[in-house]
Amino acid sequence: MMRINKLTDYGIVVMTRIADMDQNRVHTAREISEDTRIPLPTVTRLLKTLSGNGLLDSQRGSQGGYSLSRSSDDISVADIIETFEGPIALTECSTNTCECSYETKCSVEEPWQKINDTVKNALEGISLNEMTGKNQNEGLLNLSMNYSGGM
Amino acid sequence: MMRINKLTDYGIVVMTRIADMDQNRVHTAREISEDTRIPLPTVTRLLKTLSGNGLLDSQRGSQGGYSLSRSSDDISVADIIETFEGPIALTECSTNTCECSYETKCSVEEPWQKINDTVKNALEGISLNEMTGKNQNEGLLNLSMNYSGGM
DNA sequence: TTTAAATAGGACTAATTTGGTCCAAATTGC
DNA sequence: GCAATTTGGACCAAATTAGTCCTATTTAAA
Repeated sequence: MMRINKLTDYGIVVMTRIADMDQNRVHTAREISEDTRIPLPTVTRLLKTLSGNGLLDSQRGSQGGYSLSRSSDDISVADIIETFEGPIALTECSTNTCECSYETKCSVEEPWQKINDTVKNALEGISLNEMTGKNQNEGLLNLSMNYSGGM
Repeated sequence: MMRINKLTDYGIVVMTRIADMDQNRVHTAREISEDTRIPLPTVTRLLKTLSGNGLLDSQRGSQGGYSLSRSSDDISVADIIETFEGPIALTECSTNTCECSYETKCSVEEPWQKINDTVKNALEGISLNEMTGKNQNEGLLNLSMNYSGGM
């Protein structure tokens, strides 16, 4: 049903959780697992992916753990989604390298590009900070501005 | 990569194709298959789904076939997507009946609602007519208005 | 009234993707 | 050195998706 993947969903939960935590120390996979109730092996994998893609900083060894690589204001929902799913593209035609197998497909390519940009802009307009419980019902107000600006 | 399903993609191709054709007669599955180069069995299934959901009218028997149930201006990309994938919802939390299995998930529910509405509005703002080759580069200009209005 | 051309409905299988787990290696602080 | 971590990658099971096929029904026309 045109869903983002479950792991991506979890990834957003995990990132949101970390953003909600004390920024002055790192957080272990175990801690985050217990906190979110997502099984440890899965959390480990999520964190690995997130740090591998630069959204989290990692510190190895004893007393190690993860922390946000930058302010939660500077991390967007789009960043997280792209970390897990690659470039935001609703159809194959939306990507640069379009290899349409069927004749007529490409006639719809250009409209799709626009649709896609719109979705992408929407997701880029939401910061991780706005996802946290800290500022319910206020952070999202600037969304509508992003739309028109984005096109 | 946050894709819509391949069949949905085909569905849009097929609908676009029909919209591009002569509206004064019906079109058979075979005709559309040859036209789009999508295999006949697959096209048949697409057409059945589309007519079952009211986007196409069907006429049985000899000389039968399919035609748009209403003007291509009154059919949106969202209509087609929902035909194949159900309600547009990026995460489970975006639907009415949210049964979050993990504790923190629901803290992100409200932002997701907004994100989802945005995507949905974007897709509802594109008519099938705008996807056809008839009016390249003009039909999509009113998109930005739909966004702000939709929120 | 028979036949051919269509759609309708559903079952079925194969292919692909996704979710989830696990293990061994490397790193770090105590 | 030891214990607590992350890193990297392999692996399998489950779920979803794509695609095909068969049979029944409807209709127009010969």
